[in-house]
Amino acid sequence: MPKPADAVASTAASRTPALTDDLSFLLARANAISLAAGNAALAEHGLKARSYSVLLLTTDDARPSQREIAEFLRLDPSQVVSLVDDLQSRGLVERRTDPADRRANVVVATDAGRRLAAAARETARSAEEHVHGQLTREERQRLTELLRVLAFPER
Amino acid sequence: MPKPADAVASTAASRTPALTDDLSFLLARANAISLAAGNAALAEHGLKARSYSVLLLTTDDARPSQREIAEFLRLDPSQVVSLVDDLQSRGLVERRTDPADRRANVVVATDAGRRLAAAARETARSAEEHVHGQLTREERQRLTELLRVLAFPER
DNA sequence: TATTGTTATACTCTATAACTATA
DNA sequence: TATAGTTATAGAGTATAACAATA
Repeated sequence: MPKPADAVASTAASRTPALTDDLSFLLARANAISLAAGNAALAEHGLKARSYSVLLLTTDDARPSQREIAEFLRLDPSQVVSLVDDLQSRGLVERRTDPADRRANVVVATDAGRRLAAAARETARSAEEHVHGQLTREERQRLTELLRVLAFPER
Repeated sequence: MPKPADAVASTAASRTPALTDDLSFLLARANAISLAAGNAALAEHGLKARSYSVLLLTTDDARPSQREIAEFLRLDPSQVVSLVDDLQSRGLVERRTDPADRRANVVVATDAGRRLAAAARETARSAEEHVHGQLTREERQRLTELLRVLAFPER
């Protein structure tokens, strides 16, 4: 007859590596929590994590094309089409054909887009503060550095 | 007239914190890469990250119910239904009504399920090795600890 | 020929509500 | 009344292929 205490001990100690030790699983679960919190917070601006990211990129001096946005966010170019469609219909961004390559659309934020991006960034920041608040500033910094290696691997 | 060199310098240095410094964004991008690699690797066993995670949990001594699986994987209970349906139809897991609470289904792996889980775990391990290979063993260990805090926050 | 953006389509995933059986 | 599992459904996200304009 199995003893409950032993069963618990074996699950806690002598087991083969479980999901709670699995980097990929922890990445998935942490991301799910972070994404849900971000989407909930950004909703007040009519944004989600995706559209927020696109909007933020369009406020950048780098002036990315749709293709560059797709690569950076790991989205299919066709998904960027509808994200930019939405932001453009709300007057937040504009498409400008790149004079240097007239196939490409450079996407730039309008003044209204920049204002919304700034407000949304504050919202996102305080939502992150809440989600990541269990970590010290140093731990967050370290985590950011480690994740950057995984997110942007050297070729 | 803007000088290109200055523009590049400003994007690299004096800019407001961009997405590459954003923990939530890095989490999302790293997870997307890890998930894509995991799904590709597990395909040879007819599994994806989701079904693999469910199968692995059913090999655990803890004998989780569908509701517990849903909570642990942050899935809706209805999603667990179809994941378990699939695994069960392939003879990899069984549903047993919990004698202590006859509403609940305890999901347990069959022998075939255990064998597949073991093989899939090896596949997953080597896929992870490839994805996370840019980090040293110590860095991976540190990253795992930090992510665990975000993935399982104290209440 | 190859690439950028676009459209269309199918598929998966996610979220929600309602139902049943048990508690 | 509340909970576990199930079913159904609608919406969001993902993946693919084909096309026009441009390189």
